[in-house]
Amino acid sequence: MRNINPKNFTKATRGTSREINRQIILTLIRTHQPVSRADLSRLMETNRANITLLVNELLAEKLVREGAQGNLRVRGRKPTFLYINSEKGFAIGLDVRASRTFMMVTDSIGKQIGHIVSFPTRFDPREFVSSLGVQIRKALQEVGLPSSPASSCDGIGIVFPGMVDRESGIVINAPKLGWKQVHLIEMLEKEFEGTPIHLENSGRACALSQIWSSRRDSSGQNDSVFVSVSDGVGVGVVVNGELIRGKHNTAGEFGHVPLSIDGPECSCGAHGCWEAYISNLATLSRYFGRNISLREPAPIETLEFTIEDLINKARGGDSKALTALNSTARYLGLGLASIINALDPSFVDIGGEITEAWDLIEPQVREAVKERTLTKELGKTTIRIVPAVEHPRLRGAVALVTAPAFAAPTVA
Amino acid sequence: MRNINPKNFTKATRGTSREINRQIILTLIRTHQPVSRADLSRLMETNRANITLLVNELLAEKLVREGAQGNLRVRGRKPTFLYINSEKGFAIGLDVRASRTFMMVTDSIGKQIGHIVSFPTRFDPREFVSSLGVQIRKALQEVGLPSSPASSCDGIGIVFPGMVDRESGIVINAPKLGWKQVHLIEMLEKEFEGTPIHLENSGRACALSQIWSSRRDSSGQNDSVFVSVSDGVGVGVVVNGELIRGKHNTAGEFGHVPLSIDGPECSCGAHGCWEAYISNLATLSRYFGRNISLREPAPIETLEFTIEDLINKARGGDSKALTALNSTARYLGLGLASIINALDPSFVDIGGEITEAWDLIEPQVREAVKERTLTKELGKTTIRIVPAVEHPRLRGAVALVTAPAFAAPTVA
DNA sequence: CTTTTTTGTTGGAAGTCTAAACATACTATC
DNA sequence: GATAGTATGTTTAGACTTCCAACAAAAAAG
Repeated sequence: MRNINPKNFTKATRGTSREINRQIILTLIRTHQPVSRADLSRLMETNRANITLLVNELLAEKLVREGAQGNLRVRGRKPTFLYINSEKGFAIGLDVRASRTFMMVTDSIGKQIGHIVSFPTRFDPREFVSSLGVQIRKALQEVGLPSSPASSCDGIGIVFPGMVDRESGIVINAPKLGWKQVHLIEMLEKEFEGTPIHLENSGRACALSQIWSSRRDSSGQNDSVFVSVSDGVGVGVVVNGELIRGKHNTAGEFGHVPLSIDGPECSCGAHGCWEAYISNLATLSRYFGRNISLREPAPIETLEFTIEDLINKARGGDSKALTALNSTARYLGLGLASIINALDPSFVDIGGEITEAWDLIEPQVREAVKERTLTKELGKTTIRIVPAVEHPRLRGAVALVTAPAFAAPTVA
Repeated sequence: MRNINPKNFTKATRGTSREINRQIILTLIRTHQPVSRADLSRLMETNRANITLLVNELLAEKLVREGAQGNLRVRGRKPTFLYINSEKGFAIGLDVRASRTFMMVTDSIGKQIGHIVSFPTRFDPREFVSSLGVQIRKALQEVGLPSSPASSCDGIGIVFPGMVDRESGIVINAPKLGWKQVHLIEMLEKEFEGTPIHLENSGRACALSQIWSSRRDSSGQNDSVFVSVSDGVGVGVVVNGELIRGKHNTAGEFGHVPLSIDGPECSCGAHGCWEAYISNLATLSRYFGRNISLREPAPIETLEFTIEDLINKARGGDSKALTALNSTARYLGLGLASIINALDPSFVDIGGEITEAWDLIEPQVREAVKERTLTKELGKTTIRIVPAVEHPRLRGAVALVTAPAFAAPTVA
């Protein structure tokens, strides 16, 4: 039951119906390909005639291509399979992290081309931009694409570790890189003239990657939350199949909802944020038996000893490591319970290095979730792990570029 | 950028455009009446011809009526004003509270008819239902409406103090009334045969009242939060002009997000929930210098001494009362900051008895919000008071009945 | 009274979806 | 191998929309 905003609505025109059905067909081809016109008519419960017309338009625009004929073991004419014409363009995804930057090249529906490469992250904005230029051109050459990205590149999507405003393209604050109010998109647009640049933070980007993933299993439900546990805690909230971004493009900062307002100091300056309990640094600090304070610069041992090392120690039988992980697990679950109580999502996805230890921590997480959720049903909310090998941040970066072509038209 | 759910979408048919424009016109008449066809064509940036056709349909359905002619001080033919035909039917809103139940009768766009009446709330479900029958018939008689509500009543909307599942019509848990798993709608449908009954909790209902309020000022922005502070704390979240309800129809329980996981015990059984810090009972307990524990039955003094009394004491110079209020104010602000960080809404509305003391507590609330929000912009998020005289709960109850006629059609 | 301006209506053009008939291509079977 | 049967994809006519321009109606200004 959505209210129509009387100050900002979209009226229906002659072409509105066509536009809607066109996007539905694109979506169905994307999620069901290979698929025939007849299949589409059944999925949409409409007649084949209309499908033919719309598909012909998509073929003419080269958004869709016809492939081999299907070979069904039934009588009748063989269907001609349709595919998204993903060779039409390509997209570049970048995952900027404090230590290294990861990069992926994909076709126009986000399917990976070549290997994921990484290179050191430059802390100076100017150097950062020029090194990106070098690396992108190198990667394109390797996969045999035109090295001038302006040509057929649909866009560059960048996931940035910190607070960003995607509309203005400004990095508001990225403590790990020491950036404040850097107009990143402006600089990048000069470097890659004509190529659209998109910016997003990690939690929201991860949520995007799940919305737009082509795996069928995840595309059935419309309300979900992605929690990315890493150096910081990023959260992306999906409502009605749409990522919520908020008035200032900063929605999703559940990482700074407190567990205890008098708790340990957080990098944001406040006390007792969820992030201060479950970020990788918090877990490490717990292991080293020091006071957890994310405000101070990271002590030397946490630079050499990573969360992965800690997980390995725990697996090796180090009880101190296991205790540190278990504490994190409990706090993770308590925070998840808050999110579940607040939003009642269909499922929660969790990403980040901590997922490598999921087999060790799952019971504690679930117990804590059950403990603080208000109803039994809420306590049973599906919690899924998104392992690092799926590269949710990179896929989210790519989705910033590839998704708009498939998005529902705004109407009413 | 909304994803189309490939398992659950709505294709566009021949009539889709018409349906969309029809709802837009209804919305515009509702928010701008009196309004002429020519006005509508300008607001929608379309030609008058189309408006005429659609309006004629609405006139034939008696959803809209023509009124007096406008008398503009300009040349040209005078416009015929259009109005929502609000005399077509009527709606009944009920606000059930632990002590008394409040009732309002409205026309079909939610404009109040007659006075708001109240009567004692029966704790036994059967008595509750039959007393509702008596009271509703009495109220209808008084305002001169047909006393058999099945006739032209569009529906009955009920706001219930507790956890409800509006889809199944079950009161899951209402500690204040001692109800658990009561199938309220089933019982009421027997009493009021043929009349649609709607159930909702208080926080979400208040949010509805703001979405569907006909006041123009609030209808400009699409993302907001309503926080209702009373015996409990209810929250309704609006995203894209739509109340989010969640998978199990329980979304919005920010009241049980903790401020400190080791804090005072809450009525939900957990510790340190926001509700345990800011509910009326929490404020009263603080005043009486007792440990705040909402788990135990309310002590005698809080039954005789209400939050309104406390506010009056504070106004009268009682420093203990003022201190109690100030503590509540600070915790209120800290919790609001969490919501603002998490959702970045355009504005936050606050309702409940505590709003009577807004002039006393506003500075502390705003300071606490600024203290824990992540950016300056978030700290400046508009916070508005919805005074008790606006009866947000009752208006929300009514909106459950009246809003669907104006809602945007679901498409794609 | 005539001109100007605004409102509301009408008829047809253009663009949708829809339903039915039709052509095409393949399998199964005699 | 011919024929019947079946599924796919296309064409054509119909119904329903928005869109555009012209037109009638009504009121104020000159």
